[in-house]
Amino acid sequence: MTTKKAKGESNFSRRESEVMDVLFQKGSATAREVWSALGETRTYSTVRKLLSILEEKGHVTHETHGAAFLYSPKIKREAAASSAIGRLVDTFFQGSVAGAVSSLLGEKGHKLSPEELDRIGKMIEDARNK
Amino acid sequence: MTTKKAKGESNFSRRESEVMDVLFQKGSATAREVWSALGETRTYSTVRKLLSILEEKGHVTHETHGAAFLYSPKIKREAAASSAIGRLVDTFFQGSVAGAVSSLLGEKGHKLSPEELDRIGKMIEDARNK
DNA sequence: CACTACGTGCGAAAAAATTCGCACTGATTT
DNA sequence: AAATCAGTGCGAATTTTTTCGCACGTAGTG
Repeated sequence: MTTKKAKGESNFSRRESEVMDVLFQKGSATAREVWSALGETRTYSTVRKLLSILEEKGHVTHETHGAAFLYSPKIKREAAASSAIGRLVDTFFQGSVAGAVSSLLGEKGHKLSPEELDRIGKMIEDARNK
Repeated sequence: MTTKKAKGESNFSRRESEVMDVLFQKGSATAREVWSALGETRTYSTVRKLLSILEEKGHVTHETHGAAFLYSPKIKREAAASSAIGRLVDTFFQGSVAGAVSSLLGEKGHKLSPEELDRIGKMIEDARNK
């Protein structure tokens, strides 16, 4: 089983994912914050529109925080993450987790602190004795 | 440094990445094969158009194979993969490879064969003594 | 109060991405 | 040769995305 699109896949358009990224990273943010985070390369108005569309589509919620709206992603970061990473592993590594890890280590390997390596090593251990 | 879009990022549109996925998985394929792989949910004509657009944009090449065109991705699978995985790690795990690996193990952990775990473990070792 | 600074909503223009149909070509089959 | 099948190229209609501008509302300040 290597390919499956079925599920309730998110499926964001270009700009949409840009703002979702910001939201995932910040946890939540006002329209203006998202706008800045995006490099103010578009209009503030544009960003607001995106946000409201995203909300309309059910990917985001807002709550009034003071005067402005504070937006936050509706799906949990983890859900989105594992869904995304799973899909990626499928399409690029034929479902092989090892392959993905290998690429991960190769890419940023030199940046990995010993601590991180330890943590990962421990995770492997845990997975093994289960 | 957690966010960076700069580079020569691929940036595919929805349908475009669908056909790229097929190409990455199969290595190369004719228009008709891509069409089937896509579930024939659109018209064969549509798929061909996508392919030619992709080629025009430089993401794909074709060589005449018998009567039909045999398309294949121009960027190496690895390049595309590590770029994609890197971006994913940045946006969902704040650049933490360990976090990504954790998610990976959690997701498909139960499916991992001891062999795969060993392979991964070995990779960690190698990365450590470097 | 008048003015300024920020926020939201909404409609719609502009640009991109998607989807097809139609014309033509080269084999193959009858 | 005529009919048929499988491919390609290309123009263009449709849909979606993206981007803004304009109208309006609220709070703070001189």
